[in-house]
Amino acid sequence: MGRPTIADIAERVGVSKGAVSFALNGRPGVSEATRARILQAAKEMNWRPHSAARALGGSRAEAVGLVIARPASTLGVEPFFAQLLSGLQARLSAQSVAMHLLVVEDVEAEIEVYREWASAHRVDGFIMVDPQVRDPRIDALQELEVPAVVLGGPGRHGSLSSVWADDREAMLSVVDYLAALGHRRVAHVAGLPRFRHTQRRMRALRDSVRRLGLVEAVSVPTDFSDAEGAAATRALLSRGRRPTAIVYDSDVMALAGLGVAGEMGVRVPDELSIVAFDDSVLTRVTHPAITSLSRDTFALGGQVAEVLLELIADPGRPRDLKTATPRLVVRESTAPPSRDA
Amino acid sequence: MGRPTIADIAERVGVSKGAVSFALNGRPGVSEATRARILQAAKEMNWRPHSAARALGGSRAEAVGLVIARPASTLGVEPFFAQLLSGLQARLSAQSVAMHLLVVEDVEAEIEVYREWASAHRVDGFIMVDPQVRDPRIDALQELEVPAVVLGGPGRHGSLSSVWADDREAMLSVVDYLAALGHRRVAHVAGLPRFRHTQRRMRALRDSVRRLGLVEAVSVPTDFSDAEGAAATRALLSRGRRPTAIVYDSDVMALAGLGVAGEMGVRVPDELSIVAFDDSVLTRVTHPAITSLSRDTFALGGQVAEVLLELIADPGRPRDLKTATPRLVVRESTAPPSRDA
DNA sequence: AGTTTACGAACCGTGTATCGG
DNA sequence: TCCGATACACGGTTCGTAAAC
Repeated sequence: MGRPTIADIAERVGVSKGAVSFALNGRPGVSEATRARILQAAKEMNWRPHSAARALGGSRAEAVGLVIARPASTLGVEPFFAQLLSGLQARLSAQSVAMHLLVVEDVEAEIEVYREWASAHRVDGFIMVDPQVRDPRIDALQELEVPAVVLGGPGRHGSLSSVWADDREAMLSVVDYLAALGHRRVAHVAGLPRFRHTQRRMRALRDSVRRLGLVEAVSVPTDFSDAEGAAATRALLSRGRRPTAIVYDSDVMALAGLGVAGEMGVRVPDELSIVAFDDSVLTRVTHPAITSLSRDTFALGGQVAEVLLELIADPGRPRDLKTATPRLVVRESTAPPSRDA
Repeated sequence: MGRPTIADIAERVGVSKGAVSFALNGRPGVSEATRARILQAAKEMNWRPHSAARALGGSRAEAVGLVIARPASTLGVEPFFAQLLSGLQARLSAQSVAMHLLVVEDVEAEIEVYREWASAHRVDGFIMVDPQVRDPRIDALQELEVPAVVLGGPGRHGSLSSVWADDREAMLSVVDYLAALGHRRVAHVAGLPRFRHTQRRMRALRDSVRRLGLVEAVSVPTDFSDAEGAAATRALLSRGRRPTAIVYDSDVMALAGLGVAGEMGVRVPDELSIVAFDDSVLTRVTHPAITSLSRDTFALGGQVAEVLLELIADPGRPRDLKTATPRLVVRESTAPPSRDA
């Protein structure tokens, strides 16, 4: 005989399937004596629930879905994702909730996966990352009426829940710091312009120009790769009048930029200050170590998981959790601009 | 009405459920005309298969399971895991096979999850990592008669399949290189002794002593954390007669060791050579850059996925795939020992 | 008479074997 | 011989109902 079913237990104990189901789920409807006999038999027979059968009946799948529309190869490079995954796992596994993970080509494929997993009740909810301008995933998830948490904000995610950090505030703190050091020509090697958080950072920089009396404040969009980060840096440093400080939208790009500065004989921080959004071990082990906006990504993952689990347990009003604004950790890559720059 | 089922399609087209099932699965038993009408209706009604219902019938779950018995917090720190996950995803998502991921406390909990997922047919197969000495998971997976690939070898995994690299050969290449440089006192900051690959590396070092005429070759076990890596380094460098070279079982520990050497005023590579097992961006950005055993972990993940998918499609004899032996990439952290050392 | 206890059957959505036209 | 209908399996939950206390 294969794996035992509740029918097998029912037969052995001499009761009906229904009684076994009630007993195993701790629900009223059976006497304590019968319940004990059923539980005993289930234990002896090594019975385990069949989640597919349960899902068919409409109960919890005990899993959440994370679908990512990025090249799989970048996942291993960006410390951010690994940290986020760890944090999610730490919280989810505490309740034995698994994670259904899939990497897809683009946002349309991502939506299709949402539809499939939701209609098959494969997961109880979704985590959506990298919210974009006019993101079609928002509407899709709302239509599906499935619990979902968007990582990013504020706002613009309809009735979905969200967990977010204040990117604008973070960028302002960087620019304020650089201006206070005396920098007037600040460049920004940004990420993908279709991402909302990229837009927010670009706007924050632009908005600072007048307030801080900056002479120049240009944002160069990239695809987040170290290659484009290096290329953008090379272009910026080849200009007639160089920026005296560059802000990078990721630690990986900042690292690439630091390498380019070295190649071109531009001394950091004497001739060029470098700041990275997103902190990780990468920024700490370089020479000079890179001044970074630091946040606890592991904790962020935990918060996202927490909100999603709450939402699944009680799908009332949507949640909106603002997490701590990344704070600037000053290391060795920033200094006042040199006199002749 | 909620999501459409094959019964709804059957009603609309005016055929039986069975006919719809055959048509949607491209199986003989319906005329081409009927099939076309059914497919058309399914498309119009936006029908999607219900994986739970299928799983109940015993067909594919279109997912594989990865259960990891490590603290969740280490996943984000070890570049190895992120790279491996990326590689797995790259291969799996090409066939729209999802991954069921869960982090657990210990190996016993891991086995329990295997039992649950297998009996509920939640996944079609498993990937098992970190094989240990007398690993109870091997027996458990064999009993379950479910496709499974062990990452690590050679041998000792019964009827399960495996994908592995030659750890012994790799360690020998490191020791040979150090000996050729003139080192005679070599230390090894190892990982968890219960891991088979740790054991293999320790043995390989021990076996080299006579052959290469080493004066000293000690392995210090750790838990793979940067803290214990640092502590082990501190202990080794505090001895009367220091080792002139240290081999670390991970890049994270090598980094920690490099930091300790700096603190203690031990110059690398003049007074101490450092080599890391496992290469990543970490080893390239330090000063000095760390000589490492490099392998393509992303590709490794792809190979593991490939073998598992094959095994699921055709569960015949177990596979055993030896991957390329990690090759030594010499950077700036190794040099001949100084005269007075 | 009211409450506790348990039975039997229907149901969830899909796949497949049997059988009839 | 082909096409399609009917019926049941898969494992667990739920509901109406009836019997026992």
